[in-house]
Amino acid sequence: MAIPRILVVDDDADMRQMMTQFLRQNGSIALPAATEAEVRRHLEGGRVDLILLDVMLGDENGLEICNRLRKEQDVPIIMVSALSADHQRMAGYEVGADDYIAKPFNPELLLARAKAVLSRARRSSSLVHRRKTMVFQFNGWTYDAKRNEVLSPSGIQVALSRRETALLQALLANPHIPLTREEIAATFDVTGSGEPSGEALGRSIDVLVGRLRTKIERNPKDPRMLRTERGVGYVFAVDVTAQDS
Amino acid sequence: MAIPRILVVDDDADMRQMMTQFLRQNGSIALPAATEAEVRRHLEGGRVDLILLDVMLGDENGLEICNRLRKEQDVPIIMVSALSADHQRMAGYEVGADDYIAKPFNPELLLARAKAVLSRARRSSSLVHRRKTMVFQFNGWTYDAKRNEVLSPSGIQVALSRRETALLQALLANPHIPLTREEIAATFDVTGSGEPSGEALGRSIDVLVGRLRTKIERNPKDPRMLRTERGVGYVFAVDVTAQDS
DNA sequence: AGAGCTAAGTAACAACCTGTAACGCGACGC
DNA sequence: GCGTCGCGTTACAGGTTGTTACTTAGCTCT
Repeated sequence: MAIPRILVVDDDADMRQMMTQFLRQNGSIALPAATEAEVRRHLEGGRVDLILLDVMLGDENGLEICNRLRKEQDVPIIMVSALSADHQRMAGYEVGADDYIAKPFNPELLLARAKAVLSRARRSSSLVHRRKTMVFQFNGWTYDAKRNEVLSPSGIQVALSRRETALLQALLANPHIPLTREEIAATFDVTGSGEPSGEALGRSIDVLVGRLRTKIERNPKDPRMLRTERGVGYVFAVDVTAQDS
Repeated sequence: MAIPRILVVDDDADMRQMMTQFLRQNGSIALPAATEAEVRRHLEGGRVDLILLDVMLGDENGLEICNRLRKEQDVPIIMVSALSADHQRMAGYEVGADDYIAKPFNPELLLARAKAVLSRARRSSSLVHRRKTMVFQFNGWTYDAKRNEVLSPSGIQVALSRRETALLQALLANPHIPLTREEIAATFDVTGSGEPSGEALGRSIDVLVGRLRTKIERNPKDPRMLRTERGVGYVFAVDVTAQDS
């Protein structure tokens, strides 16, 4: 993870300002937000490594937002609140928060906790977020992660090989985010001895992308979903919705 | 994860007693320990899902222990301490703790934090622990996870296929713990369309085990490391040491 | 706008991996 | 001791995957 991108969610403009400024001074990219809609826009629009979420957000409820986000994505969330009673903290953990900090807080402590959560997240899943939900919809297609099935818009079942499945998963987990060939290869975490590396790695991924395109693109010559980012890698350039079970 | 196994590390017998009792009443397996040596014995001897680690342990230092453990394994650790000042808490996060709780603490809060940490751990790596370190030694053999190489005791290099590598990783991560065929298959997380299931799954793993045995057992007919647990699955019946880089 | 260069698409090929089935052996229970 | 069930082993075939070579497309510089 290069520079952590942190979403600061608070309805109080002063507090937002203070926190974003502090985080930026400490080498993070801080993205301010005040509503759930804004949060979702950031999540769709690009990588987010950590969310600092205030509990009381005007007419919205931070706990409920946390609960909803947790069901959809695996982004680390730290709850921030003026409510420091034990049962309040427990409510935070209950909805799946990774940590809970009481206001007013020591900025250094916030930084330490954020680092702890970030390093834990990195430990588990490299730098790409893995959606934990099971069914993905994109452009009329359906990918059922549990049954490892892809259904075309017309309902035809398409079989994918292991490698193709891994590639599709990496892409679905990071829509609209260009991934380098190295990043894609890093998600193929069950590697074997005959693993390509260096120059050969790129070519093998190129071929893999081509094969996947022939299977899930209507017109492989003019790919709509699996777009190539020249000099960078590949992007999944389509919105993806994910559902449970 | 069926029932969480929690290691309670405190040099004060009363405190240990209280915590283990409380955890057991709440459906955990609580394992008491007072020294680093005892902790390591538990870690070698079986699965441990969470460590509650006191900061002041007589003549040992909980922070240093945490720091050392972190470099070797990926077990979640919650620091427990009477020192609640901010800089003390930060020291806890600094050494890689997942959370920090000040004594005296509300038992319910402890439970809530433990659950949070446990669920996060489960999210990332199913039910088997993945060592994050890179070189494994067992019975004279060496497995270099980074280079995906196995070296025999006599220094001969053995090539493993993807599937064999995945199997070996699952086994190395859980020495002395019998794994069912389903558990082993669950670690093969990059699956494809032609994935075996049900009856066929078992047979394919049997064959895989056999193949791995011919590669890393001196006498495949009388396996010393990759033992079969009749009616259950397979065990890696040899001590494994893991080192960084 | 065109030439040149670099990056990516495509097709073919061969090696390898991997699941399946069949058969035989050994362990456990009665 | 015998039957049965689980496991070991082998062989085989199909699929997958990396590699190479060649072609096509995109960017840059003049």
